[in-house]
Amino acid sequence: MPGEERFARQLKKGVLEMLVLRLLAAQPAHGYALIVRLRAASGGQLDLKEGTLYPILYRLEEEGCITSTWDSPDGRAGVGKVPRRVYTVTDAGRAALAQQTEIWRQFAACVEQVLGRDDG
Amino acid sequence: MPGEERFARQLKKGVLEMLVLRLLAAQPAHGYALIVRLRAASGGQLDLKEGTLYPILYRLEEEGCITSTWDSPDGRAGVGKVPRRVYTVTDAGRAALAQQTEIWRQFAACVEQVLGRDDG
DNA sequence: ATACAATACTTAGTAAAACAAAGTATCAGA
DNA sequence: TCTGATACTTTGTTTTACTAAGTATTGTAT
Repeated sequence: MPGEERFARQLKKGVLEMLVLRLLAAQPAHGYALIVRLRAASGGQLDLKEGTLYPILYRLEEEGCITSTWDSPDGRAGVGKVPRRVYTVTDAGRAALAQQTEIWRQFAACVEQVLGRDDG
Repeated sequence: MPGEERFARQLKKGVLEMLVLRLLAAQPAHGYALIVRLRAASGGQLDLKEGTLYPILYRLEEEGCITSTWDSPDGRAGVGKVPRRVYTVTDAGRAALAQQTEIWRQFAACVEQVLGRDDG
């Protein structure tokens, strides 16, 4: 089935933003680390490409859910190290996460309710 | 929060097609009836507009998941009655539904797994 | 009878998000 | 030296839900 791929992709819409927020709420991190952490946390099921993750981070920052600071592992910015942008969740971000988690759970329960019927 | 609306909308991506398939698998129906049935089955949470549902039906038919026949409640086509297009699930549609349900459940479990962590 | 709501289908255009693909650059190990 | 992992960016494509408008019939309340 080729439609399988397409279906799985659509399911992620909106959810990825929530999950990235969830990971950052646990611990600040830079983009690439988030890809690795999400892959690990999902048992390999969610393996984002950079072209997917970074736009999510830019969006979250623009919405005021996270903030970023350029960093370098040894404290010297841009000297012999790849510059990394470290993201931290804001209070607004934590509020959004709580709200989205609530909405997600309600939605998932609703879907199960419809799926689990024998009548229409 | 204005983003709440947007978030809830994104969650539906892909899922609506599966749910419509589920309703039709239980019993053939025409478009408008599906809107009413989905609203009832979801406790009012999923209230589709015609502009949302009908394109889903056209898509499902094009994919071979459902078939349609024009009908009239008293058997006389187009005579004194609003013509209705009745949809029925095909074998391919039932297979797609089973597969999508499996993928959805796996995905939902995966999301919960990431949400429910205290580490990253 | 007349207006209005509900039923029933259609279509054009918009917005949002995941992804593919390409590019840039550093660093570690074979 | 060359490859792969790390790290960030941007452009364009695809899919899907939704808005908004249109057409037409049926039933109900004024």
